Amino acid sequence: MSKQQRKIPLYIQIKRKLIDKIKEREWVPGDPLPSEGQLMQQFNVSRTTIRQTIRELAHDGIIETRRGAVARVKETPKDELENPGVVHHESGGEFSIKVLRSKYVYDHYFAQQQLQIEDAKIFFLERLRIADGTPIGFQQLYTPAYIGELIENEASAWFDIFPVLGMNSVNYSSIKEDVTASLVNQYEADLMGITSGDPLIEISRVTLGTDHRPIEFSKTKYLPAHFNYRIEIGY
Amino acid sequence: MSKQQRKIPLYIQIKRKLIDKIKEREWVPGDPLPSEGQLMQQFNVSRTTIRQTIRELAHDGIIETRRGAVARVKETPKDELENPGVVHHESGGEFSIKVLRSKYVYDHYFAQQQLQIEDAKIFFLERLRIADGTPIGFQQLYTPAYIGELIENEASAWFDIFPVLGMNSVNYSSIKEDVTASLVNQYEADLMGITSGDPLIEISRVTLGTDHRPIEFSKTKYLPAHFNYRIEIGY
DNA sequence: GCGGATTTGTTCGTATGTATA
DNA sequence: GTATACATACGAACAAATCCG
Repeated sequence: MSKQQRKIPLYIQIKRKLIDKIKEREWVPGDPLPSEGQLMQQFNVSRTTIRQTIRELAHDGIIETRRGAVARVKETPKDELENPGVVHHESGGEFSIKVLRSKYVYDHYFAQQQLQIEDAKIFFLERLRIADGTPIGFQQLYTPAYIGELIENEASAWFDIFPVLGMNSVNYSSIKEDVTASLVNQYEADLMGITSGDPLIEISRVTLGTDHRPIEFSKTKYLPAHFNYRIEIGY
Repeated sequence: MSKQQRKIPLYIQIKRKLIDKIKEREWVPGDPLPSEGQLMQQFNVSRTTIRQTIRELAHDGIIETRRGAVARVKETPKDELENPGVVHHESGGEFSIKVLRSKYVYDHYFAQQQLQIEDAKIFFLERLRIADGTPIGFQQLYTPAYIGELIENEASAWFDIFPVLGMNSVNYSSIKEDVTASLVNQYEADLMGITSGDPLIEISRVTLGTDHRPIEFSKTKYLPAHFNYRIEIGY
């Protein structure tokens, strides 16, 4: 429209408009998008621009494309399929979450470094993972503030962050996890109701978004008896 | 070039050629790529095609692009690009191996079960993994006898079994690893010269050959301070 | 099941804006 | 400040897969 708005590329503007329609559930998974020709007319742009929009949406895993057929909104993938290769397994029947702390911080140097952002507001979440009433894990999680706003309200409702991110159209391109073992300290032992000195599995994770910038950093400590980490390479 | 290859889109062919140069370390992280104009001439294609190649490489996180500057190979540790998946890392300078036990057994029920062979001779190997003179890990390894014959003579010479298998043309189709934590027992503590009660990372591994039958089962316990387990999904 | 119309995938050429060197 | 190089955007053509009567 105006000269100010022209800073944002057309293909990004159109991409956002299409994502909005999916977010607002005007288009639900499985629905066909308009054809490229229709989109060209609708937004009054060239095929090149529409194709770049479509390519990005497909690359981000938001839509699925096939030659000769109109693009469709992607069916939300199952949790298991999102992590091919690695399977976490927590044992127990009834799982729940207790939120210990949830706040925005400005001065956490280590988290800022992990998230590669400086002097910015960071959302911090500390939770207890509970199975059948017994604590089995202790989690500290950091995200940039804009992600925190998406997840903080229901921080006790979700067990795993990735489905929540997916529902908010925040996709990731890679996950890195470091696994090590440590002894439980007094603070953690009291929280989990165990004896100081027991061993824990400690998992540090950094998740990168589709722009390859960090969107989440977390450290989780599990009781080995209730947790198993399985890696499969090949098939 | 040839007629056969023409099925593959140009931008994919060029992408592969560029990735090859990075894999072969002709271009190392930080190196600039040729400009788009140079690539156009070199491959005799249009700007559109080169741009699609560049866009994909950037989106995949293999190169970094900035407006006005030539693209550069992204700073990424080499292991990760070549073998996305799992990286073990043992810290230390000078590594060595001490063989504790090396023998053929007939009556090890658990190993027979893991290797899915019955009433057959199994090769058993127990080794200490040493870094700078200090034990950092304790490994028990089982293979079918025919594999044992290939590896037993030099059991103190190799640190990792897979290169040895590869040199003997024994290939694998998959690896499964379970990671957990445990407390060191008295036997292990004495072997590694540590205090009973320290935590260990425990990795159980089953390797399947190209015929999908097990060729190796092992259990290794590491001192967390000297070991790190890294899993990467995506790239 | 066949065949034409539609739609996406690839590639060319060209032009302009904007950030870097 | 100028030349270079990348980012965006237009138009056009053909190939390949799909869709529909």
